[in-house]
Amino acid sequence: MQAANSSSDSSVDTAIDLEGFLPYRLSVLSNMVSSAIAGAYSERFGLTIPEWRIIAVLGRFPGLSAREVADKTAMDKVAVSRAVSRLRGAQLLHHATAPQDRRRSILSLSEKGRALLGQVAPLALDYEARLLDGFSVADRQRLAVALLKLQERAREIGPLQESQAPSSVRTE
Amino acid sequence: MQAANSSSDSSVDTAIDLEGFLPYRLSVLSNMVSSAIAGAYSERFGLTIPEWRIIAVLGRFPGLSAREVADKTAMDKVAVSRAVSRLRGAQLLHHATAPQDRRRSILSLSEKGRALLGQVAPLALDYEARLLDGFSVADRQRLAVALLKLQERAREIGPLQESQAPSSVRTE
DNA sequence: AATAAATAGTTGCAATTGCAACAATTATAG
DNA sequence: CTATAATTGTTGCAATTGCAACTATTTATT
Repeated sequence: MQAANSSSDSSVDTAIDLEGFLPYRLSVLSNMVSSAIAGAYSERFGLTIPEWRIIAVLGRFPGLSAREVADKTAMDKVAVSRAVSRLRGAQLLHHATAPQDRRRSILSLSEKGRALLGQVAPLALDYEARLLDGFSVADRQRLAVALLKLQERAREIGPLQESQAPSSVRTE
Repeated sequence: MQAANSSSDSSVDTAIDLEGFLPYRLSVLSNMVSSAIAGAYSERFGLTIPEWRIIAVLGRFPGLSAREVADKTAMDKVAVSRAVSRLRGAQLLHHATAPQDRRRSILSLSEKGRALLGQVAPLALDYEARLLDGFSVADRQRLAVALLKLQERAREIGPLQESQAPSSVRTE
């Protein structure tokens, strides 16, 4: 059919086994886990995952600023801002302005927020435990190490270096 | 990191170590990897991740219907429908109606689509290789097994309803 | 001190996504 | 055969998100 087929013979020399492709595996698994958890949280407590994350991190590190929360939770600062605003509206956390730097906020759980955390945390930990059911202690350790290592590698590699794009694409 | 100054909190013995919480680790890692890849694809080829996935799976399994693509890629059928529409617009894939069941579509890469796959696939595989750099063969094997096992567990646990589901949960 | 640069957080707007309703077609029941 | 149910794919609408511009405050430069 095709004349002068420059690089490849038929269709499948470049085929990717999507099922075995690590980024794909991670994405599928993460989406399954996240949506399972998100469903339970929203159904039972009216919480989104960003909201839940903020509650969790403030339960452990009270007094963080929005920026620090964003750093610790790996969330966008806009997402933090909006989730904090909702949580304040629901009176789940307190918000103050740092006296020595009035740009910064000081966030901490309210009594109500701590009570909610007390309900949500066991659920979360139970889900994790069920996920890991069947994993030995050594397996869990290896998994944790591997995930951290991958994260470190991903951080190093970063935005996937841009060479000069061959501009073979539609601009726009 | 630094030691938590947890001594003063009165009622939070339920604090979660977000950093060690598996669903959180998975989400952070998956987001890092996905956005790195998405950035490169969109920059170089004008592809979104859903579009790239469809191309990848059709490269390997030509002739699938939209439904089958959705199943294989773990994407929502709406996302598939829209991505297919864009890809058709860019003439990257062919679309036909199945003769024996005119509801079904028959999707396959166009010549242009195969050429694009030929460019994208090495990039994707290279990124994966760099991610896994430093992992022994045995480590990779263990990681793959662990991720599949987790996915299987997540599928079994499902939408996280009550902890113990009464014997018959199926609503079919 | 005055101006410029940097940082924290918010808001507007556009693009993406998810859910549900829908039309078209095929399968099943009576 | 007809009516009903189920399945495939698309579309409309609302909610979410991401990016950039913006305000307010602090730090750095001259």
